[in-house]
Amino acid sequence: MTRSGRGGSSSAPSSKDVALAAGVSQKTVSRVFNNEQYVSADVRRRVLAAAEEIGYRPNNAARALASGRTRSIGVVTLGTGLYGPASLLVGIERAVQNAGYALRVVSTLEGDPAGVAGAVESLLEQGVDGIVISEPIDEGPLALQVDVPVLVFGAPPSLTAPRLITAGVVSEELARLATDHLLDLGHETVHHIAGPRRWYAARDRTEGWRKALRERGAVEPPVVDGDWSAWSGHAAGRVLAADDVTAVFAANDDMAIGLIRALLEAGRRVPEDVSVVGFDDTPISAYVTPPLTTVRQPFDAMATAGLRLLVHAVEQPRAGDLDPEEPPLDLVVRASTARPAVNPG
Amino acid sequence: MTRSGRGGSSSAPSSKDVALAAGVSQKTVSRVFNNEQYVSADVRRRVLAAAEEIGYRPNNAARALASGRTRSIGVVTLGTGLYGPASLLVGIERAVQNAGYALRVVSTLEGDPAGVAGAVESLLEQGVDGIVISEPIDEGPLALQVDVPVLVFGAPPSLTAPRLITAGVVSEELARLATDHLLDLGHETVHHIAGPRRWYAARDRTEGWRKALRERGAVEPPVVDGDWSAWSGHAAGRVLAADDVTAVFAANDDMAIGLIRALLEAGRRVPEDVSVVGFDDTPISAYVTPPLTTVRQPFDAMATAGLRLLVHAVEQPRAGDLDPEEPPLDLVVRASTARPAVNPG
DNA sequence: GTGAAAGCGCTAACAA
DNA sequence: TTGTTAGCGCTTTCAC
Repeated sequence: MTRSGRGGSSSAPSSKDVALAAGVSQKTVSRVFNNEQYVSADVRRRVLAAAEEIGYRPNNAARALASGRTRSIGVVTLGTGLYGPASLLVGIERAVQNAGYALRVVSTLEGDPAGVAGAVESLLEQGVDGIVISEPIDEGPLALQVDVPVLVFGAPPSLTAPRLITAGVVSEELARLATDHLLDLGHETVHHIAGPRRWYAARDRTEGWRKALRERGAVEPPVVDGDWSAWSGHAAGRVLAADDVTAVFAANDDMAIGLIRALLEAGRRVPEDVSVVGFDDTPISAYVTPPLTTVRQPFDAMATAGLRLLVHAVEQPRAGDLDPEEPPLDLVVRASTARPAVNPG
Repeated sequence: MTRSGRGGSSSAPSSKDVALAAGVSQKTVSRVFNNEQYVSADVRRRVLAAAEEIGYRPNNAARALASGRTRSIGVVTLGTGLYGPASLLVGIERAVQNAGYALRVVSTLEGDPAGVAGAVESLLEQGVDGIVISEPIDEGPLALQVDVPVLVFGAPPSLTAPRLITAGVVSEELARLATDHLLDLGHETVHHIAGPRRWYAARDRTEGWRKALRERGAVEPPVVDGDWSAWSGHAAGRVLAADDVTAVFAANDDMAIGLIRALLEAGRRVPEDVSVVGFDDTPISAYVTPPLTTVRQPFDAMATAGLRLLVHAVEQPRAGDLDPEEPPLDLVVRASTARPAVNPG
């Protein structure tokens, strides 16, 4: 018995087996499974029937090796359940599948500087056609030497790559919206609880807040630092409650919720004494007490728009870039904001 | 110029190129990159240097094709940002990477019955070594014909596969803990807001609640249905507020938060008039008003334990199954539960 | 310790 | 419309 023979039941059926069963050449089987043209309806039917019969499943590794393409997209993501990153990842998953690609995920750990570079390296070994960097943190400049297109969200200042594509809202705009809302209500100024500065989304939000303040000539109070957690919002709230703040913009909803709790504990009412705006519009924001005014990031739209660009770059490498779409910006006004109490005096 | 020649800068360097540069055979390069033994330290060093020099990266597709293994794990997940599924996915990501495997993700859409089967099929085409089904919904029996090991969490009743591995907490236990806590406080009975019945975790929780009630001989009030959202908890709360309930166990924290809001709106105080227990211990649960008593699912421990089992099954197919570990169960008592008000009469 | 040869299952290029 | 041939970059087997 020769080694090449094959046939028994030991290993998975190959296109050769299908060819044999259908009485056609192996190449024809390949044609059918790639939906190429120039296959007669009859042959196609026979091949499909034979494949079904013997339980054939195309082997993607072989396909990738022969064609040099994998029809897969790799995503680098921060391994966290935080609402923002997690929601964006869900959107990316869907968008990738809708585009007909498989998804490979590598997650990084916060605080690992080599993380993103290493993750990209590992995706490259796996052989992806394109890379999505959904990594909200930048620790120093990172120059990627990659020959596949790379998509990033927001505006990471320190990332460079030969074929870099950018998509998504700059948080800055949303932060301005939030701040302007408070200013419009009549507050003299707005305090700010920021996210960690390593996160560029956090920096963008702070920047948006700052610009909104400056445009109105409002005084710019010192930034209070948070770490996205409700706990840190609560800590920030204890500090702010001692002050005579009337309006606070928190860089995410969780911190806003922690903040509100701290204000309550300090005897300050929301929104009567202090107005609070969050950021994200998490699913429970409408149901906390008081229901939270917040801004919404269009994660799904960002993912869809971004992937459209990326897939275009993958499939038409020489064509110019597509026009980026502007996702919609949304301020959701609920009960945590109100006009300031009339100043005595 | 022959076609085979290769060398220029057109395509990525292969192990052959490394071999050439290092003055060894291609097979030796392979040995070095697979950490095989019988390679002299000197040769190893030379190969590594040459690889570094020319920027060599092993090609996984070729590896997979030749070896039949991909060192990758596929996960089927529900495409949702819900805290439970999303947290479990994060845990799986980390556990898969720690085990030295790559991760391929296919997400399903809620309400798509062919979803899981199709997702598994697609993972099989991609050639994964093992599959994790982190899919909380079961729509009818599903018999998987798969020759790789399959890991599921919880106890999905309707899934069968030749090499099925189960891991993780049965929500039931946690639900009993929550219900018992309320009963222990002196409440005569406990109402229940359930998750969608398609989710087996929801059914498990309802079952745990029911058993706890029965064991104490408490009357079993009708279940109120929810859909995990704070909105549905709020709707349920409007119904329950009209009743004379004193204790409610909600199948997740979001619904508990919606419930509390509805109770507040109806003029019922929490916990003075009504005690509420949630499920999940989401990051904000400690900071809502009142801070929520809830039970915590050990997602990371579940993922780690499950993956240990799965990887074992992948790598030692003939060895017996490992003993499953029992993850710790946690009830977090905060301020949303208290003894019932003394009954007038 | 190291190398040569074959072949994994598919696609690409060309021929018929 | 279909088939033939080569070869993708690696691992496997066996020889040295």
